[in-house]
Amino acid sequence: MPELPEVETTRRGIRPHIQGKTVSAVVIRQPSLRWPIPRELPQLLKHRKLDSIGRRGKYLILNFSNGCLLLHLGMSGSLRVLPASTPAEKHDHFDLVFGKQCLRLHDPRRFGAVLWTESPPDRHPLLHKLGPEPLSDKFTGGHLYRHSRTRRIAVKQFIMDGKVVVGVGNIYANEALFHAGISPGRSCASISARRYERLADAIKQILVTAIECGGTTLQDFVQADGQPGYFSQELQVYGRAGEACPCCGKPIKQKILGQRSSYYCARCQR
DNA sequence: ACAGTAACCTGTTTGC
DNA sequence: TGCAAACAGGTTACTG
Repeated sequence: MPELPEVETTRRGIRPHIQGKTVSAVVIRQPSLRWPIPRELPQLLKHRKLDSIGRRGKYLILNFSNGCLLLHLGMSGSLRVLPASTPAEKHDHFDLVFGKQCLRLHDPRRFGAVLWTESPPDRHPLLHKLGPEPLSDKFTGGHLYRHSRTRRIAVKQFIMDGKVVVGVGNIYANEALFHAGISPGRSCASISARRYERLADAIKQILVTAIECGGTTLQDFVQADGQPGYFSQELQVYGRAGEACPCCGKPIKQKILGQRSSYYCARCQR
């Protein structure tokens, strides 16, 4: 479910309700996610104040005085702020309770993660090798161009590689390539610096717009208040195999690249 | 260092 | 209608 816009939407949705609040309890119902939820979290977090909530790529970083809680939503995770008395439903694996409210993690496929680190989060092994934030000044067409010269993979797989740039998942990779007029299967090393400028701009614009729309809701993504995201309506090619290209009318094609569905217009994208 | 694949898990959709 | 296969927003670990 969640790519960078959905994670950022979640961060903005939960922050006003829980930042500055003190943890009164931690509930672990199902510890077996992508990695086990640390059993000692309740002792570590009880009576600790949540100082701030950051984000790195698709990780949410909850900062406490004694360490950081790292949350990843995987493929199907969502976070909501609810009255602490709300009965837990199936797949509600983890709660951070703040008095009468709680932050609840729901994740049917359990590819998400709840991790604890006492070092600066950027030094955590999972965050350490990540590429630049796509909405930062460090992410440019030049960055994509330089890092692609020695690689032999398709450009779509290249921009979905977290070591190249974080936060671009399957939906937004397809959309950005359509906007930039680049065919997803083209070798990343064969693309000019000028076209990478256009691609970097497209990625930034797509992500910013998606965040403004509250993310993309395909099946069940909800914002922290339970509202769906509206970017689904803006999708030009993702999930639209066989439909007319919004630009030229030719049917949108679908093919698999690196085990993921890719959607593109063979006329508009070269 | 890089590329390709399997793996983690459940729910929904598709096809026979 | 029923059942099995295919597929789904992510990412790591392993193999060659």
